[in-house]
Amino acid sequence: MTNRIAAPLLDWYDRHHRSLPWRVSPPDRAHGVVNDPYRVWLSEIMLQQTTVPAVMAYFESFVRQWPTVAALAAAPTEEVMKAWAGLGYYSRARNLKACAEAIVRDHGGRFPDSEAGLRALPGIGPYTAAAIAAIAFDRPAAVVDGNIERVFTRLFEIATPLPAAKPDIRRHVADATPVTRPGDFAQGLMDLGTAICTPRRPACVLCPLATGCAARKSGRQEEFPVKAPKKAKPVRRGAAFIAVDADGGVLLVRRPDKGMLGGMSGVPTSNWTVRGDGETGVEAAPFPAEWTPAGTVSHVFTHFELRLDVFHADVAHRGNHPGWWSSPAEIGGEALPTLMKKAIAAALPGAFPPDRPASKPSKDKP
DNA sequence: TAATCGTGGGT
DNA sequence: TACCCAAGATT
Repeated sequence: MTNRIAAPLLDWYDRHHRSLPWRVSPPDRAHGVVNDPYRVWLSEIMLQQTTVPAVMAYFESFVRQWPTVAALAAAPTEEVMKAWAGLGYYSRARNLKACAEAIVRDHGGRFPDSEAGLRALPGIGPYTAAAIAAIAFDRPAAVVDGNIERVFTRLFEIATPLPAAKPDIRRHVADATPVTRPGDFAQGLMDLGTAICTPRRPACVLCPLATGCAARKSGRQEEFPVKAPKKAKPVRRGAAFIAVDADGGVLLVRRPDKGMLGGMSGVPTSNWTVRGDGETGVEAAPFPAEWTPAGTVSHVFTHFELRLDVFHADVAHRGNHPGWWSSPAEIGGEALPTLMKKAIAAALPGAFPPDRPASKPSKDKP
């Protein structure tokens, strides 16, 4: 029997679920449509700390290029990094490729159907293992993401700050998870967290769980979840070097797998240090040239803010440097993180033409 | 446990 | 503007 959380939640989900490219909606499943573990896995990796609108185009692009896990496993890593460029948290892309290879190599091309089996794969942690087990394999796993943490800390007025409250939250979620439709239960909670039980100004009057919600009862719903205080972001500085050859090609290098923007492409840069005491300048250039200042690019990462001084130089002859020269026709398809595109655009406006859908509404003021 | 690891959108 | 936030994993 389903409890007093799952029953109203599933009823709400049947009526208000979102339609998403990686999701088999309740009516479709009633007609026998089955979840593809590959699509569930791919979407879950992309959705880690990333919004649904940001994921949409990337998901479509990936499944078009690589329709199966075997196809992804066989793909050149460089192509995967190019396809991931701009989505952020690039270790996800490296682990995605490693996971696909492991599934082909160690699991006969089939995803493990248990939480423990999934958890052992690269890039799959507690949340993702539970989500895939529940959504793709109908296992009653306790799925706990940021949405569900918010919903449950409110339902039970869990006042312990995150992340210390996680074990307590997980117990409550495990208790509430139904044996039937565990995947819809998890997805329903996430839809609820997105549409109703929002971080600010939750729409409690529309919530199917309102009558059983402790925080709603006391009017303190916006006080949950309690979170540990955040640390201040230090400012780091560095220099970036845009070398342009006679054909307009830009010198790019591949960044090491470890560290910021690992495994991605970029222009040569200095180290990014907390203090730019006049040392992080032209002396870090990849080779001697007439390096001309081309402005400063500011970029905010998760735990620091970066100010990159951009230098530009036109070179008559390609020297023997590490890296490669990317032509104007090629550079749009390179595995360049947003920061690197900003730096290049500072020296070469127009290097990345914005594709402008004619129907896109303008945010410009009249 | 705490730090590391991107980006874009909302308020 | 300056935060806050998003279907977290790894070390």
